[in-house]
Amino acid sequence: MDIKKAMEILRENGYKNTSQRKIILDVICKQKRPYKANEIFNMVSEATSGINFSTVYRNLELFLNLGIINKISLNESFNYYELSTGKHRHHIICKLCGVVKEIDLCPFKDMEISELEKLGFEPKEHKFEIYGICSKCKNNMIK
Amino acid sequence: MDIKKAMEILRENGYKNTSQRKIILDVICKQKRPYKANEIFNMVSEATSGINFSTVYRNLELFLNLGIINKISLNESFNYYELSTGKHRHHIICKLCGVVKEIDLCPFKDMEISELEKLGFEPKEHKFEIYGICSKCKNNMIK
DNA sequence: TTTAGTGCAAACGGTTTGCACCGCT
DNA sequence: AGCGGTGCAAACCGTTTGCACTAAA
Repeated sequence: MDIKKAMEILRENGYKNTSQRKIILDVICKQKRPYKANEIFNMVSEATSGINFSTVYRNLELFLNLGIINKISLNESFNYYELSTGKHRHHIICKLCGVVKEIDLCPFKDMEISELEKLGFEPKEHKFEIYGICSKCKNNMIK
Repeated sequence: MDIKKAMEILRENGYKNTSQRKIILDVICKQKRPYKANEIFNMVSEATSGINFSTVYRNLELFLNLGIINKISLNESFNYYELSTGKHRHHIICKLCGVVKEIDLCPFKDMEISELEKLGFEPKEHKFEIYGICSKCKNNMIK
């Protein structure tokens, strides 16, 4: 997923190509880790002026529905957003500095699916997150 | 963990043994699945009158700090609470009716831990949740 | 020109907090 | 008696919404 593809999805679905959307998408496409809504708002505000928080939220919601981005809820009172990559992702979260990083690991196996289906439960999605101490914080603790 | 053990933990840590705490603990000890704060509040209110939401929240927070209960945050704007069992737990959540159920399955393996440690990340806890359709909702769909 | 999108301000909903009173210990 | 706990009401904070104006198609 890149900004061109995202704009195409918007157009195909009859949504307008506004300057605000372009800037929000630009910020999201450049991100190296999942961002909070207010981080996205701040970065968007650096690029333009007068954009409103509700515009950011409304568009995050729209991008979410169109599958352009994913929403991640962790053990916190706010959500994170990241560019959709097709395959599902999992994250590690530092308990000290709060940084969120994507990992390749997925522990969900066919065996477990059949285990659940025995219970009559049909799994659709899953979430896997690991909380711990990142290398940066570990180094700071030693110093 | 049962109500006696919980009261003991409170006493040992110098907290008072109030009637409100007894009722909240009683509700939590009887629960068959994780409850939302407002579910706990409603059940507590049935048992007594005049109890305040802030008392429930303050005590949930306290019980959490003392390890009596666990807090579970899912993809929703509120949290769930369940009695602490020593071993960590995972959950399945129905995407239709929202019911939360505990499962025994844990997909986190030693192999994965060492994988993470290579990155310099020290895992402490993890979260694993499966979203899908429960048997009850599946049956309702067929009818 | 039409209709979706935006900015603004106010509302929302779960949670937290300040304060005076209450009731364990 | 002293101080932790409670009820109350208001604040908090991330998010959502109603409305009139703006701008993309």
